[in-house]
Amino acid sequence: MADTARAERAREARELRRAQILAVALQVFSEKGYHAASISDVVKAAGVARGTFYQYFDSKHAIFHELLDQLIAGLSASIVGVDLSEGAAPVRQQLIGTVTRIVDAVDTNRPFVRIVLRVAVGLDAEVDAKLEEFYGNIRSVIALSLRRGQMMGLIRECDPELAAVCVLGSFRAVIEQYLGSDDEVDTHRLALGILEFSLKGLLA
Amino acid sequence: MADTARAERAREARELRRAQILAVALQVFSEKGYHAASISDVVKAAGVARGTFYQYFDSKHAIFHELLDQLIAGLSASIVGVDLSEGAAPVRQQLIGTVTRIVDAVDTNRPFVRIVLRVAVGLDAEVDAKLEEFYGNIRSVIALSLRRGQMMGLIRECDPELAAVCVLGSFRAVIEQYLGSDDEVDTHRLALGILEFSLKGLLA
Amino acid sequence: MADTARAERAREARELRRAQILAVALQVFSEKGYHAASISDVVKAAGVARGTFYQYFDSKHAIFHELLDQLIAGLSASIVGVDLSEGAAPVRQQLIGTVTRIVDAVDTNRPFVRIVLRVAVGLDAEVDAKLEEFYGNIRSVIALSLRRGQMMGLIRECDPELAAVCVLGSFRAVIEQYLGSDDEVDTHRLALGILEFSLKGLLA
Amino acid sequence: MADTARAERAREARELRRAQILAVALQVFSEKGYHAASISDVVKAAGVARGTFYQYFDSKHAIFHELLDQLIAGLSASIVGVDLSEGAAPVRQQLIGTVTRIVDAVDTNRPFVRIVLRVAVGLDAEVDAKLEEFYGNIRSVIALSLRRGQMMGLIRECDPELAAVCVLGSFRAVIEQYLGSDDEVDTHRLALGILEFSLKGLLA
DNA sequence: CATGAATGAGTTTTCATTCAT
DNA sequence: GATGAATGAAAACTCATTCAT
Repeated sequence: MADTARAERAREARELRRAQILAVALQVFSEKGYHAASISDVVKAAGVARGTFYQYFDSKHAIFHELLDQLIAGLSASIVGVDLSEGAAPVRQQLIGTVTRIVDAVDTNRPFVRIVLRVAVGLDAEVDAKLEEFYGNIRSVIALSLRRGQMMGLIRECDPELAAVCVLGSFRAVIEQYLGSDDEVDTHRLALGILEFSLKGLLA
Repeated sequence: MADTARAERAREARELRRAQILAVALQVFSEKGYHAASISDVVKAAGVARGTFYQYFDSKHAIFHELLDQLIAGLSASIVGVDLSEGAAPVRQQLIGTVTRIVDAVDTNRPFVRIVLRVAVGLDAEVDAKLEEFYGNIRSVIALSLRRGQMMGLIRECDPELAAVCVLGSFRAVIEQYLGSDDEVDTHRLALGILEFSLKGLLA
Repeated sequence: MADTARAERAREARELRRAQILAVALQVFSEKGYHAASISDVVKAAGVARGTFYQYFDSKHAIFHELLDQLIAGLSASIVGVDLSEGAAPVRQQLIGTVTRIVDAVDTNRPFVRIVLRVAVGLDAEVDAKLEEFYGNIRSVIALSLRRGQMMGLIRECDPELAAVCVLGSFRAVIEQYLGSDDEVDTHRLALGILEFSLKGLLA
Repeated sequence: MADTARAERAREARELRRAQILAVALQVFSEKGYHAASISDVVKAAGVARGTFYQYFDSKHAIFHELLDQLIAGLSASIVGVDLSEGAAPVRQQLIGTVTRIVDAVDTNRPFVRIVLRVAVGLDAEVDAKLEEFYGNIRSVIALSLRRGQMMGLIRECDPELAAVCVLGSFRAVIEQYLGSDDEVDTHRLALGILEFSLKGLLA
């Protein structure tokens, strides 16, 4: 029984260590980029030996992909389409909620933003594919919502795919512009601004 | 006189060689990305010796920056604000013209797209600064036009800076999505789509 | 008394564990070779922790040498010179017996063959020295027997040292060729063949 | 024209450098063995930079295999079967000639011996395959000669394959024993001794 | 001015060994 | 006595840059 308890403690310690190295690597990658960041940087920052790193991760490549997967999964979770069924909250309110939720999630995860929006761009084919899948999923959700909106007469006539690209593009741009740095921002104002732009356009 | 002529010819030959290496490097960087592209790749593709490369360019870093400057300068030229003076073409027509002009410029210059939108992202602080200046200028032009439009009652009440970010973001996204690959696209349809989205939004 | 008994049992358990690790290491070394075999392989195959391994053996080097010593000792025992005293069995019968005994010993101990004939070759000076001593002893026994045979007129005039090298060489070659793999072989036929070759040569 | 001459000189210089590195590597591998020898050892001994090594050879593995191939090819050339046609030299004289030729070739190429007989043994599957092919070819030549000899009544009844293994084995053993070190030896005496042993055996 | 062989600092990765629990 | 996570020295390999020809 003592053995079980000890093994359990050991397992937990391992997971903690692993999580710690992941967190440190996230910082290092987001600060220096993928290529400029060396495993030396990571282990120095984590205060572990080189070998320890390789006990937990197969390679520099591997830990980066694990980070990327984890980050993408985290964000994917907060992205949901609009609920148009009866009894659901008003559409506009839902949209404000979703946008605010995402902006806040991003706001509290700055290193994340840098990796997905800047560090991981154009790295290699596999990374590109992952990001493209991620963005593709989001575009699909948006396009689907737009198509439904069109059927209900809420959304004007237009190519939903192209519109989805535009919506996601403006969204990403705002996030990159305002949350890419370390400054404080009024996330609520941003969420509202993005939404108004996408819904009402700029004409008076 | 003969000497002057000969010197002149030599200077021209040098400039041609320089331009050729730049052109080759543009291709190589756009295909492989900055890090994966090696000087070996460039000199092999250009058919010159390694040493020759270094007679024309100080470093890999240097030629990339020169390319980036040149690309940014080329695009900056095609971006102009809206002319609101009397006698100018109707605003909507101007906008369609500008957007179409830019989309076409990008369309005929695919390697450019890849470098500015993908290869140069997150490379290092200096590159980031250049891109930020480039995008900043565009945003300023847009924001200024929007502010003028608001004064004339053409543009609705909103934060012009934030709106500029959105406009540029949707624009970039469309370009990246449709012009990032090597496929044929209907550039006119894209130009119209982007414009309608930014001006009228999505609501019916 | 109880303490003595318990200590005894502990000692036996230790020796068993030690022997088991040795046996596993024999397999691992014979399959992968010295360098390709890692301590990880050994402890995994033995089902013990890395630290346990180092409680029984000082180093990878040490366990390999211990194995080598043990293997060499085992084989050395089955090698005895010819008994030429009166009343001894006929020489030819003795030789057949010895050769068959060795070939059988090797046959039932394939991992041994691989280590002594392949894995331990050219590893380092110390290992080389041990093998050289082993082979040297065998050559001495052979040479001595040959010298005695020459005095009795049984063996033709020749350099006994050189002849001993030849005899051992053909012996090793046959073993390596036929027992190095995992195939079944007719050990008796081999023993006879080697013997005939050494004694009668190839001429008609 | 001057360019052609210069290019020619450059090519020759490259080949010389390549040959020099190969020669140095032969020494280093033969002295330290494959694993203990590092590329650092080779480049230090050759007086070139690490990168230079990799301009000429793809990897440590690659240069070793090139050496091995070259060594095996060199020796394979000096091994020919017995010519039994009318008018050919007497068989015994041919054999003495061949054996002496090989022993001399080995004698003047001591580092070669170490690599093929010791360093390359049990390294990895590919190396083993190469050596096995080499020895297999030699055994084939020997066995074929023996079979022909049996048909002519020169060689006694026996399994030619097994006999070939014995012949090659005694040969290798003598070479390893007497030529593996750096000592002077009487190569003629060795050649004769090996031959007598194989042909006449040891019985009086 | 062109050439391309040489350079070597810097990177990722491995694995025998130690030691706190 | 057993455990296995941590260690870090050492290895193979890359590639932007230099410089003698």
